[in-house]
Amino acid sequence: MRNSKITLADIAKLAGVSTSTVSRALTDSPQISVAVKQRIRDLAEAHDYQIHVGARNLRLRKSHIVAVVLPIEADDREMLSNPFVLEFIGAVQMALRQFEYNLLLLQQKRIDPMFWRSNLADGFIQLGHGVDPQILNSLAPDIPLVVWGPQFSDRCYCTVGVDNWKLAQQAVTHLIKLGRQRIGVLCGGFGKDDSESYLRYCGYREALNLAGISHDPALVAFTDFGSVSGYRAAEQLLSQAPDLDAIFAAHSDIVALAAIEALRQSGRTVPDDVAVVGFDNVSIGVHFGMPLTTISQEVQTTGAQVLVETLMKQMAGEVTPSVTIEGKLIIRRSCGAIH
Amino acid sequence: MRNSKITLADIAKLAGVSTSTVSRALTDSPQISVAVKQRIRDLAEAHDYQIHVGARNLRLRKSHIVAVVLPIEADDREMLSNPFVLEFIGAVQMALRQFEYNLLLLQQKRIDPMFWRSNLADGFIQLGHGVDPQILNSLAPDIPLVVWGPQFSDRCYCTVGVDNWKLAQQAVTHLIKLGRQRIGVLCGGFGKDDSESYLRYCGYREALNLAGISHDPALVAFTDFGSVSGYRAAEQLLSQAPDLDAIFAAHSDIVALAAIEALRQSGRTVPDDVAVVGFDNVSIGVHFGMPLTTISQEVQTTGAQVLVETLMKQMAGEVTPSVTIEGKLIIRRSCGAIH
DNA sequence: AACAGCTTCGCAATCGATTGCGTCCTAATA
DNA sequence: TATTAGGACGCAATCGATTGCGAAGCTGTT
Repeated sequence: MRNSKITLADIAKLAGVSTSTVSRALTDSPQISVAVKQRIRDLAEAHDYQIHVGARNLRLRKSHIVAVVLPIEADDREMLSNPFVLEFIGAVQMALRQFEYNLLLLQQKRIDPMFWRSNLADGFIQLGHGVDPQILNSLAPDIPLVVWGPQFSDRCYCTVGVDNWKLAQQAVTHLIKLGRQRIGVLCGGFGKDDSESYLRYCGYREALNLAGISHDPALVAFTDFGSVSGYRAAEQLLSQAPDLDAIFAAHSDIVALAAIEALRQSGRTVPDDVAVVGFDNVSIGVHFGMPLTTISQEVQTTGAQVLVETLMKQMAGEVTPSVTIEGKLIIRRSCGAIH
Repeated sequence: MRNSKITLADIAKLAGVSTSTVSRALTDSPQISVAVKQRIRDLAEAHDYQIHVGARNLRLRKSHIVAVVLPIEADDREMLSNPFVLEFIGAVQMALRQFEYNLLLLQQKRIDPMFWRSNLADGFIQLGHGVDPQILNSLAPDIPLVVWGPQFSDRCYCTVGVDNWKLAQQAVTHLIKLGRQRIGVLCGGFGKDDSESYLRYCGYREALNLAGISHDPALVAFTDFGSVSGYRAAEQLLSQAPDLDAIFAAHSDIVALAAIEALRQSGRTVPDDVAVVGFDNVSIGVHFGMPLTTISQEVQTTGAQVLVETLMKQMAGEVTPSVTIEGKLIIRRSCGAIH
């Protein structure tokens, strides 16, 4: 019976009351007597009545939907093969559920006016700063928006994310303490000196500086999130600096795993010859052959939770400051001590 | 100016016409003169007018949203660490875009009445048959619903998916043709003799039969989608049947990769000692160390497209038959010929 | 008995768009 | 000139819920 949509008015007719009364009864308004309230509820139950969310949304002027935007970068088709993204989406979804919000997945270059001006979504979460952060700058005053990523001084929108610089520094410092001296780094492209990748690179450089180790450009290679590119970058690193004794895959765990692959192909062992550290702590890295030392952004725990709570505050009208999530270094076998 | 929501009525006032006219002008109705039409459009453009999707949805009685349901199984937290799932979502999203539909991501045990009776979504796509297929059976007559997965005779809902049996048989036959005789198989749990996993197992058995190879229970082990479980299952397989010369990771590419890991740890080489075949053709499997021979469900190409087209037909009122997608065996290095 | 004060519920406007039908105006035809 | 056909647009109902305000009905007090 696809056509048998029961409305609130139908229930009202059945109960012999007005729609106002039914509406109030179902929302547990105090101005309805318990008797009537119960009768209406039973009736609604008996007829499998479900409220029409669209109609209520229109009246209440909100949709109870949060859009998660995955910005599609120019030539980047790997966004969707990044396990971190999936785990991120899952974590956000879980967090949203607590507030009875649903998740609309948007995969586009930038936030479409269509979406934010037609209250199809009450708020927006963007994963990363996207191709054109200036758009976010202009949108931020108008719509509830939180970006997952680092904060930059020239951005007026709210961000939630870890301190990439500090965590990277921490990871590299750990490698140095283990006795590693020739530490390679695999970065993503530096957008405009302000990408997450650049921050991590800075952390890498600082750790070296503090330890008095001089910087060698041969120890740097670039890659994107994926394993293909990661593997190639690792090979490049090995040819540029065959004597390296550690690799910090600053861009992702996938890159770290690809690097481990490349190291093995080259006849090196991990962690004895070369220690490897990744970034993101994706679940696939935990048990995939070599348990991976990595940096957790704590998305599953505090990250998504804070992200969503911040967005909720914005939707309630608050102006929210950016938040820095406490990430942490997780030490596993891929970076054992030198024997 | 968060409060400056411009409505159709505002545009009407500005243009000195009725809301009907504005509405018709913006939808390019033939009953409005070109002059007025153009004037209204310019006005709308100038004032950054965006239609209120919620209001239109209410009036037109549809939401232009399709819900994708990822059923959460009892103790399965690995759904979200399965790259296949992410790629599936991405592909569906792309296909939906062509029809100007958006994707609402639902992660729950089963389809909540709340969602399908309140036309928050016009249609549903479920990934797999879920924990309780009977619920789908009862829902199917009432709501547009397509399930990604194999079809079973006792299900009255519409499915789109590959012929798991045939493809598995094809893969194993290929291994046999390469000279492999002791072929292990890694399956998922058999739900009620009707899971995808069981079908693939049947294909495996049939291929052996046709080749006159007798079945050895020691060559079977069970696992879930993830790498942890996959690794363990592969180890188990190796201890049960140390002489195996091939592994068909029927459950997922991730399991296949984990198996390769396990094989290496045990000192075997791939593909020389043991050939490996996976399932799903996820992008991570293509270049991850050992290029993986695998079975593609063609989700990125025809799969999601047919899935969405089928759902669209249902939403248009058609009764759609289930569709079998042509999958294919993709041969890469992990299953080279014996030397 | 009359009036005040509650509790309980209905009326009708409202959210923002769509659309069947009616109306007005212009131009063509008899 | 009277009539009519048809093009262009407005009126008002409608989608399904929410809610301020007003109107009952009831109890209790003097």
